[in-house]
Amino acid sequence: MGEARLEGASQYLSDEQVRQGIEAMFFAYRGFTRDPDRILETMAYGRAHHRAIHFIARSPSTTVNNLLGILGVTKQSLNRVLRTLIADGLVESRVGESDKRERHLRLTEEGARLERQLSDAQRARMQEAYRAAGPEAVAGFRKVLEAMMEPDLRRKYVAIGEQDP
Amino acid sequence: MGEARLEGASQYLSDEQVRQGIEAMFFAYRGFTRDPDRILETMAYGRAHHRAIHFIARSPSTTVNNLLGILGVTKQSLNRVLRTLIADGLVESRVGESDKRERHLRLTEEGARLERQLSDAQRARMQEAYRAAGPEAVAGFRKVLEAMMEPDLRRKYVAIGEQDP
DNA sequence: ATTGGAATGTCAACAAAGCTGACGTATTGT
DNA sequence: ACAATACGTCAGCTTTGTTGACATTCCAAT
Repeated sequence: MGEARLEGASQYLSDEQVRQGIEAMFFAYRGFTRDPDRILETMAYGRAHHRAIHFIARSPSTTVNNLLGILGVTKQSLNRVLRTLIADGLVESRVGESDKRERHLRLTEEGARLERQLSDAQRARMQEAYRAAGPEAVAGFRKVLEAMMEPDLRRKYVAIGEQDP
Repeated sequence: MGEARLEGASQYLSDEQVRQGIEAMFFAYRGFTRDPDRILETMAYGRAHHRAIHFIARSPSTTVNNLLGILGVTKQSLNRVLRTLIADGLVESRVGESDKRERHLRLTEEGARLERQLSDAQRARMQEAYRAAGPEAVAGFRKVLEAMMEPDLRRKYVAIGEQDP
């Protein structure tokens, strides 16, 4: 002990605690992506395809530009993914009605089938972790994660959660 | 048991709740890596270097094989990273004493300096999130993350946390 | 009506970081 | 003596990210 710069830090802010949190994030993220990754690697898809599929499912009729803001990649990178998904008939791209420059994206039936398969796998692990940790832990989990986001992404996160229910 | 998932599914296990948890993980992980990423991109290093540096700092004198198990990558992939770190004088590799096949890794002073810079940045965000969410939330956060890990990684995670204090 | 800028798409080239497979060397354990 | 282990390395491939340049289409403002 005796770390001068941590003087005001109560116990839960100790260096060691924070370090363990960092490592927990690292290890947990691996578990988090593992099940969908395993499904995807049997096809010609990767995690980038999963992310696109997830957020198209979540916000049907979203535009490419909106998706770019959520995923935080370049349009070239997203376009490569979308191109294969469209070519394979999993995603449909429609020209916007009010603004015809925009492309509105939605899953086809086949795309929705894959989305369900992926999210079922990911949800199962999430639910098991939630069950094991208990409801209060889950509330805390969400609270810390939300505080960890960049402000602009936090806004998007909240907006997505509020839209369709 | 008789409590099928419909029965046992109290509010916090609802589909929507779980989906929001998935998205929270995705957005939060971006925040989690952002600060170190920004530091690293000014040098010729990436996230893979950061991970190696982190766990070498955390478990000084760890072997290559041990590091492989923690990071979950191939030795070729890790070797590429270690080679540059050793060449740049950030990491030191010593032949093992009892078993001379092993290489024991530790940070040089310069490596430790970079490690501190990176972890200070990452810790600052973590601490801020912890402070904003409160101690009970932090406990729940850790609990859920731990439950989300693969069992073998959870064992390693626990072992790392127990070693040096 | 023309023009400037925004949204989208595409081509090309490149980098980081993962992977497999094969091979070599030193060391250790049986 | 021989098999297994730990490590390093070469070669080649994949995914997913990056810039930069350029065309198209369309909206909106002059």
